[in-house]
Amino acid sequence: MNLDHTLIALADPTRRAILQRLSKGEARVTELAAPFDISLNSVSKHIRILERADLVRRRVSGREHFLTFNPAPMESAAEWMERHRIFWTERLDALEAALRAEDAVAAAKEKSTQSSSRRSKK
Amino acid sequence: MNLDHTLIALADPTRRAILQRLSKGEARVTELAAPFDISLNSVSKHIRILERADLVRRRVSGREHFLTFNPAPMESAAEWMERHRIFWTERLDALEAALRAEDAVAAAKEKSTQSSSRRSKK
DNA sequence: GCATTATTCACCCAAAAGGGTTAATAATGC
DNA sequence: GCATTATTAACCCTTTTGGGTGAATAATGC
Repeated sequence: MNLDHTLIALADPTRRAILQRLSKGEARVTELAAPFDISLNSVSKHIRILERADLVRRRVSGREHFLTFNPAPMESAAEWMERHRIFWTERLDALEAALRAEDAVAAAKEKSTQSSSRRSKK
Repeated sequence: MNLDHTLIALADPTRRAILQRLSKGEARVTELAAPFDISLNSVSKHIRILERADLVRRRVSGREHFLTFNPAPMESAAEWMERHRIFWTERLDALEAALRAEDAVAAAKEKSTQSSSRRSKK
């Protein structure tokens, strides 16, 4: 799985609409292009980007190319995103807590020494 | 929240590395650029794309610009992705089940009439 | 004031994305 | 065979992205 390819493929409304259509079942290129006001060629290019991300698979039968939706890369991407969101947020929270602890120490010192060294919010 | 902006911002290894760095605490542009072998200007542009997605916030203090990581858009994007993955996969599963049910009916008919109309796998 | 430092702004450039049109190919129906 | 249809391939064009350089701005330290 290539995260770059998956996210790039999903970061376009036309391509998301194509995936939505494919979630209702396989379709040919012509059928996918019908609801959009863009050329078949353009749709074909979008499909190639979706194929590069393995979000769409192609089954050729005679002159017809049937496209199907493959949810696996979305699962990987969603998992990556949630995992990193949690990890990064926790690191931020830990940092925040550490700073608050420092402040508490500083406040205690200030109380005992009457100095004014506490960090200001500015 | 703009899903396009969030996904585009996250679909680049340099920008993900910048976010990873920021999850360890706020940093200035120069500090963010240091580990990368690209110009300050280039880093500044990546930061703008991250800001457009609201994944990064800027706090200006004198001549220094401090950047901080904002996890909220990642949460929205992860939620969108997981929700749609589940919805789309369920639709595919329902379709699959419907086709299987059709097959079962066809098989039953075949058994009673000895015709050969069952869908073939090809 | 004046030099230094941090950052952006204004350009230039190459590659990719997203759109188009027009051929070429490949399978179907006769 | 021959016309039709589905799809891709081969181009062109414009915009965006991701990189660069060099000048301009803005704050700091003296």
